[in-house]
Amino acid sequence: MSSQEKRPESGTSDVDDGRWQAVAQRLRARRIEKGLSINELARQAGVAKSNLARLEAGDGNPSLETLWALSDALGINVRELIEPQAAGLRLMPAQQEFDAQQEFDAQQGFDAQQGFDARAEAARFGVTLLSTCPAGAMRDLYRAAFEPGPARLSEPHAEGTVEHVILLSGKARVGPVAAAKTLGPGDYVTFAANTRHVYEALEAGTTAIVVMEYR
Amino acid sequence: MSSQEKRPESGTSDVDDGRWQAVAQRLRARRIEKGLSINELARQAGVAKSNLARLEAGDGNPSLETLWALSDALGINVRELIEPQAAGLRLMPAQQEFDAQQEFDAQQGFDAQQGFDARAEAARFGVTLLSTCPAGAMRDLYRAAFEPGPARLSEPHAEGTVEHVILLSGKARVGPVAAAKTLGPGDYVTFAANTRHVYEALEAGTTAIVVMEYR
DNA sequence: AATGATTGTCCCTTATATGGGACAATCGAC
DNA sequence: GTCGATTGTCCCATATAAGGGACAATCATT
Repeated sequence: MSSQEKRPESGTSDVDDGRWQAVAQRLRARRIEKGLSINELARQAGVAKSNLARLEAGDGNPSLETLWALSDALGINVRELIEPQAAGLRLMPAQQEFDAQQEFDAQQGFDAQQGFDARAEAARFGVTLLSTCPAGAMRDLYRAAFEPGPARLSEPHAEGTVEHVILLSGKARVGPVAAAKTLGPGDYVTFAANTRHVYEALEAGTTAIVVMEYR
Repeated sequence: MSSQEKRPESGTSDVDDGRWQAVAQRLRARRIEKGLSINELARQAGVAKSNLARLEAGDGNPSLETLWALSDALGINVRELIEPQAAGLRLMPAQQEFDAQQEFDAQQGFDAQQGFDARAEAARFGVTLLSTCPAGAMRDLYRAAFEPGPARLSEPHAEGTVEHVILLSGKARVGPVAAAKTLGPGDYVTFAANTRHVYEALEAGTTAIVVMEYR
């Protein structure tokens, strides 16, 4: 940092701090989820309580070492702290027409580039990061083939279950009943499966890859 | 950090530093990939070159702010710097041997029947379980698009890294250099990524879903 | 070669993140 | 109610990460 604007710090929680503020929030959230007090987490992580308190207050700029110590103690992955994770419904079209995508990203607190920026340098070889695996999550891979007919309704799964769908061929409506998306070949959607959701083939020979994620 | 062992620092690069050392290496690797000099990257990131040099030397403990600045300047995600998975993500790698699949399955703890047909109730709705997630594993989802040309070779990833590839369109040779497989749309391969592997498009418009699994 | 620009490393100084309490507030147990 | 333990916040001293050059080495260019 040059010298003008450097600290994500206290008082004037300004500009780019949004990022850090979010981290601070997640940090506190995770600690509370685990049912730990500041003192306790600090002790387990081998970090000064004062330090932890300050960080959670959104005032600070932790060292990588501190981040590691904390995330280790929390039993989570560092990236869960410093980067927003997938939640809710997310649709990524096969082609780069991510119109509604951005809007959705914003509302979900996604970093707009998160899903896209991973493409490799070689022009010939484009890679897009669809979704990172939350720490502690299990992800099973399925291939599904379904045909047109009555939509297939799924009852809500356990909290924490997330489904990812990449359509291989055909066309289908997939997603929460209230907000299903229409997919074409190559399209990707992901949604929390804790509400009733639907799988409906709109064409014969519809196939898809489904990643079932649960904790 | 309590008081005994705190700094990933200089001299006695001890214990847990493996983690940090790896970060330092990745940091340098990425910078060089981008064709940037220390001075230049430092300038773009708004970080003191001395600081950057020190960090790359493996001596230091960067603040989150510094990490953000650097990763932003590099056009990558922080996660790519601080976590091994990044290594996988980076070049979109992974290919692997398929023939040795069964052997591999065994050694990976896969159940041979795992690929069995777990078709859903409705006849219309066939579901095949491709792979269950090993306990403690992380799985990230990528979509890759690549075009014909020189094959893309990936260096071996960390032990425990496994790649799963489902071809969406086109045709490609994917797998360990010695035993790459030719895939058509819908085909699925998985292989341990701890050996050199290749990704080679055999048709224009080849796309695939890649699941990067690491521990 | 000699010059000029760039490279990466190392030094010193300053800003600041961390550690170690002190503190008031809260909560239970008795 | 009082007392003890625990909560989260705040303050200060110190360790140290980051900034700002100086330096020799390397690489071009003439």
